[in-house]
Amino acid sequence: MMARKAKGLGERHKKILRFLESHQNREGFPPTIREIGEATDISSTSVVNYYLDQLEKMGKIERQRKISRGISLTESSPLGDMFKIPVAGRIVAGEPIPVPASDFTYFDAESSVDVARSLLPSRSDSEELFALEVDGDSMIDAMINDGDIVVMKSTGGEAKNGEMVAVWLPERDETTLKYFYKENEGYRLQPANPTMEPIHVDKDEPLEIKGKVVMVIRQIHKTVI
Amino acid sequence: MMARKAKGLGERHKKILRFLESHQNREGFPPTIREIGEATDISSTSVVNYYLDQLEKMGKIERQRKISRGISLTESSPLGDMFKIPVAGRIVAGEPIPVPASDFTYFDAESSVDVARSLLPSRSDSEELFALEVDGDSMIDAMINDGDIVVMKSTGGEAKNGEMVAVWLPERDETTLKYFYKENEGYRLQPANPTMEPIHVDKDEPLEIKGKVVMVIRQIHKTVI
DNA sequence: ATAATACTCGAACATGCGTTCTTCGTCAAG
DNA sequence: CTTGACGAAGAACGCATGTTCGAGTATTAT
Repeated sequence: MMARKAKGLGERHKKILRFLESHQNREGFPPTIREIGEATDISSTSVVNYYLDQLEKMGKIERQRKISRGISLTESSPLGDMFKIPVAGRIVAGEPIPVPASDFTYFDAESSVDVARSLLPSRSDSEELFALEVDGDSMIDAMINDGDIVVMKSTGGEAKNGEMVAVWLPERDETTLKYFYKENEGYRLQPANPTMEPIHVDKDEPLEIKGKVVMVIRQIHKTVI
Repeated sequence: MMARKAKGLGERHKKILRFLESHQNREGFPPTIREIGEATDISSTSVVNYYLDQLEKMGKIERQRKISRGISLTESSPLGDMFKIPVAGRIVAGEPIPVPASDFTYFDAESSVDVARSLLPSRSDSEELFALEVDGDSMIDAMINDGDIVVMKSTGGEAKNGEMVAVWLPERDETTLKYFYKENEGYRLQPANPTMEPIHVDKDEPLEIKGKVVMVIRQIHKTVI
């Protein structure tokens, strides 16, 4: 007989993991079994305990028995005040932007970057954050280099004036990072570098806003020039 | 009558803070009052409680009363695998570079940035790291913007070829961030932006290398253009 | 159908852990 | 000397929280 759900993580497992993470971020310490139950609509502490045991066997969490709140996330652990932000892919001038399938915060073996919560906008939720590695020099007008890591927050296709956004222009086959302004006849996409000219996009031209840029990280190694 | 110890943090306060941090790092959750007492050679829970109350009043920690292990470090906490890097000041094109007086304990009220250890060079020691906030557009040739945060590692005035360094040129009253190359007749300081020309510095001209740039962080807010 | 397994519940139990109270010693000011 | 603030201890108290158990309901295999 096979397990009914051969899959590793059921809905409740995920829900619990999500809650563990958010509670740790919000409060600075892990929740109790009862708090987990309340947050995940499980009415019995023994059921929560049941799932925690499974998660521990799967290696997702570590438990210190007999200890209050003795639960800690392992690998995918945004310990303390850190976000582990998945790097969804590379961003290239001539190609569409890779965006992570929503709600894949967990168990993706892909690479990620750790960013302190204190550096991100206060209301950030790890669900909506992802990162892209810049490929090529084409973003140089946004003061962004080859190899830089751009941290983005998905906004559901919306953007407010003055925000730096990642835009995909299907008709031009162009990806770009610009400050966004809505104007009478369409949109103005303004480069960060003041000496460069803005792009004007007509009202009718399709324009996909893939996210709002919240941070750029550049790690500097040696270079050969 | 003055308080016997007008200073904010006594030895026990520091010891407790240190333990809070290490326990969080080691176990993934905060310790109990009794555990704190044991680790800091305080034999009574009420005494620990006494100090925790003080630390809370000082804003060093947050407590959730009545909650087991409801203690979390606030700002001054390199929680998890994070470095808390002091921001030594601002870096301006026409002024010398502020370098932190060596030996900070981390309980000083100055501003700092949190950076994940995973993003920094592996052999980094928190002692030799500091950060500067860029003032003005003068570093634009290094792809560095006004407001960016530059994380530096002090190298004792040395630099290897190909490293990006912060340099102070006393004779020109100039601070700049460039890739460093030693050449026959002196030094070549190469801008990160390939379209810009390098600076050549003669062997005899004084040149102070204040540190090696290991990372640049740009937080993006809205901008008015 | 029967048995076996996975999942769920609620409640009792035991203890972990924060709180509070009393007591005591030290030091500086009046 | 007395007073009062500060630092320290230890014990008792009681709620918070992990554990365990008995029982019930699906779902699947035999």
